[in-house]
Amino acid sequence: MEHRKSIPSMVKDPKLIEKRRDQIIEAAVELFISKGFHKTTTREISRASGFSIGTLYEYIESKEDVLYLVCDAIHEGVEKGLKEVLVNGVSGAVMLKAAIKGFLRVMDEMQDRVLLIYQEIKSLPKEAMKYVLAKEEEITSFFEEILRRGREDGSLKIDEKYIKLMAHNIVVLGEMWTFRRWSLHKHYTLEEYMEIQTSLILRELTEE
Amino acid sequence: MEHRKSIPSMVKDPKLIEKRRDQIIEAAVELFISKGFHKTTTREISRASGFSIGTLYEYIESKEDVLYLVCDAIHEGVEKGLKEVLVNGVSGAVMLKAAIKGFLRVMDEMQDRVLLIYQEIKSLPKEAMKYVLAKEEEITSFFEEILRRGREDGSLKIDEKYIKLMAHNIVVLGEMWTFRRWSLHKHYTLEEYMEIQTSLILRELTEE
Amino acid sequence: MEHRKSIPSMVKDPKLIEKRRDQIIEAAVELFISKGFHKTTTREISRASGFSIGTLYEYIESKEDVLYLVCDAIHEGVEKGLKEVLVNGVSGAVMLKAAIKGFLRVMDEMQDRVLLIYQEIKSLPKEAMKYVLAKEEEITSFFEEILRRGREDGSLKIDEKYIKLMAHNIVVLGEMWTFRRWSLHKHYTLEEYMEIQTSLILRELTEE
Amino acid sequence: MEHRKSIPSMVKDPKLIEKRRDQIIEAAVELFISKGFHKTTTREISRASGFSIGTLYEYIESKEDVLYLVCDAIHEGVEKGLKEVLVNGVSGAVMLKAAIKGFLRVMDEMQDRVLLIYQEIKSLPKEAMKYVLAKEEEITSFFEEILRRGREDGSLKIDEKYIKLMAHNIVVLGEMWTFRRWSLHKHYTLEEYMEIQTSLILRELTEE
DNA sequence: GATGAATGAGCCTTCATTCAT
DNA sequence: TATGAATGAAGGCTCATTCAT
Repeated sequence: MEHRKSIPSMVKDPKLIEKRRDQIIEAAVELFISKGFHKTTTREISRASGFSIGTLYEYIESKEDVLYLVCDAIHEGVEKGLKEVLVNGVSGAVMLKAAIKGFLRVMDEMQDRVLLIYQEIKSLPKEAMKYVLAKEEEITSFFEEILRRGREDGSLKIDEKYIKLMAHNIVVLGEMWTFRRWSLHKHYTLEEYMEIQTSLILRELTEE
Repeated sequence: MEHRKSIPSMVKDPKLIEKRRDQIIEAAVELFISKGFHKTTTREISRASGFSIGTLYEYIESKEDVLYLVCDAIHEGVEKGLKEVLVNGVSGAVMLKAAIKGFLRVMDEMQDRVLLIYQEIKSLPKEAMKYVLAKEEEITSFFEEILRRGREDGSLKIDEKYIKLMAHNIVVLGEMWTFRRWSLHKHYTLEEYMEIQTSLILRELTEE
Repeated sequence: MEHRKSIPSMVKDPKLIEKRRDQIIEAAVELFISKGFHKTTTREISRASGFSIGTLYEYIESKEDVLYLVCDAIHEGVEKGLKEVLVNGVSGAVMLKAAIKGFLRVMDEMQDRVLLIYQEIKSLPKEAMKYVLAKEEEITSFFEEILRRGREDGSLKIDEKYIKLMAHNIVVLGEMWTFRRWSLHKHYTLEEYMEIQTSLILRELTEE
Repeated sequence: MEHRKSIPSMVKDPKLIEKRRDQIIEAAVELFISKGFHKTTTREISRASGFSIGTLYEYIESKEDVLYLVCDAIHEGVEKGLKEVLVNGVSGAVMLKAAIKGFLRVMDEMQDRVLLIYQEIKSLPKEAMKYVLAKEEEITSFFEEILRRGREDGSLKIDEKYIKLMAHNIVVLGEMWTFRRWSLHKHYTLEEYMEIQTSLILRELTEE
């Protein structure tokens, strides 16, 4: 697991750094969602953050750092949401079902943010992108582990070789609720969507 | 079905317009793939197209038009590829299997281009984006029709209500081969990927 | 009196040249009035003239030539209007009164065009501007001559030294009906304006 | 009376804004006078102002703003000049005479600038043009008031209805010293011009 | 630590003019 | 004669970043 890339700051006090960066993230998320990364200016970010452009640059080194901060925070949110839905002391199959439903709920709640990552990730500098993709991989491996556990306790039938792929499938089927919303939301409610996608996955893994 | 948005040109001869726009598309696709839309300049596009910046603007009205042209051409390519794999005179189930495999092959061949659409579609002006999403929907309905046919000939079991969703699933499972390639290609060959994804879909739809 | 500057043309037939240039003038006057010289493009001029940009350049050498053509044509119109109001066989004073009224009527009829000259004359190349100013001077000397005649027949009292200045005054007082119309037309009718300005001049020149 | 249109600036300090805009005006006036508004580039303006193009745009929003700034400053100059020549405690007739002479002197001193307004005013955006014309009207009403005062104290004979027109006449007769200088300056000295124009107006208003 | 004025490379786009057909 | 595709210099403007206060 890759560790978070640390962005240098001119400021010493770590508490202050965190506080200011939270302000930056909060402001930038909104801006990026509504106008996109490229059409948002650093001036706008600093203004929305509540301080001057000069101060902004005390806490980041480039505009792309803001994007990285934002992507990282969003992933953090997703992971937090995921961990909350984790039930223990049950079979892998039951755990998986809960995890998928929870994941879909998180995707729904964070649609704008998840979409943001999908759309702007490519604007990150190579190095930062790797960190963000690593985070994505982490989310995937969250499901990998559940799958593996189910395989071990016999509640799920899946070849070891395809565990990773199935985990990717689960994640993508969840994320598509955001990046295909222009069509999906017109035809299905979240409940319907959860129902059918969950059973699709589960049946594949438990049938007969 | 939405019709292609027509981009005004200063030039009268339609043959010439098509020829020049083909040059533009060819040049721009490469550039957008390697540097992204925002970091590609119009000057670069014109140079790579083989003519002057002035000439470029005889055939488009704005840089965004080039992006639209490119997205449209890529979708065209996908649709062409899809149509080629269509086998007739067989059951819906058989047809579906062939279509999925063909689609995945197309995704693999056109990965860079498909990825490009995923990443830059949001940079299109609202109107153009609608056209491009309509094209995406068309591709989805290509699978919808096969599913419906299978349902009618009894070879596929699926509720009418979920045909559209399943079609989306198929398309997304195909496209993820491009936008998750940073992980998938490390762990699976195209053959493996095709095999497992196809059977995942098919089993869901045929098991009794 | 300076002679009209002749603009070279690629075309031989003088009749054709005149015909085409008339088309150009007619089209350009409208465009210049509504958008101004700088904001009008040569393409627009050629289109409004009814032929291609290539053809336009067969009859002129530069965009500024069009402006010259237009200014010249407008002055021609003013002079023609002036000559029509000239009554003979009367005293200078009577003639002057008629000329002023006629001039004001012409200014009113041609306001847009006269204003155009005022606003765009400075965009002419030095040489062309001299010709146009010479035309303006010609119009002035039209009044000079009437004044001189009145002085000679005793119907007007004016020092020879100030004949030219008075002629300028008359012309400017007429032209201001166009370039100050944003205020004058709100407060006065043409009739009122004619009445008061004519009597202002006349009283100055006839009172004993 | 319309109030000055305020141009937004990225800079906060009002003192600095004023200082920089004064630099801009000073530089632009010279450039506009010698090359005209359209042929002057923003780069030239910034260079002549003593700072970079980026800085220029910290103080204006568009090139047209510079023109507005310039026109406004010129009018300011004219008004200042006018107010200086105002003598009090005398009859309207005496006051008028002094005002006309003063106005003509100002016109002579500021010929290039006054001419500039005449030639470039039409390049202003609609809104800005209204402000500038309002300033012109203000100058006119300066004379209106003197005329009205003269009428009231019995020193000038003029119908209320024609006060505005006469004021316009005075202003135009003054401004023509600039826009007809190509002829007037060849034939008359400023003294002669002042003498004859003043007496022309005065005689009309005081005779018999 | 915070501020915000200054910078200037660089971008998209326009348009007068040319010239091969 | 007429056409119109091609050209490319030039222009207005933006915006990430720096640095003196």
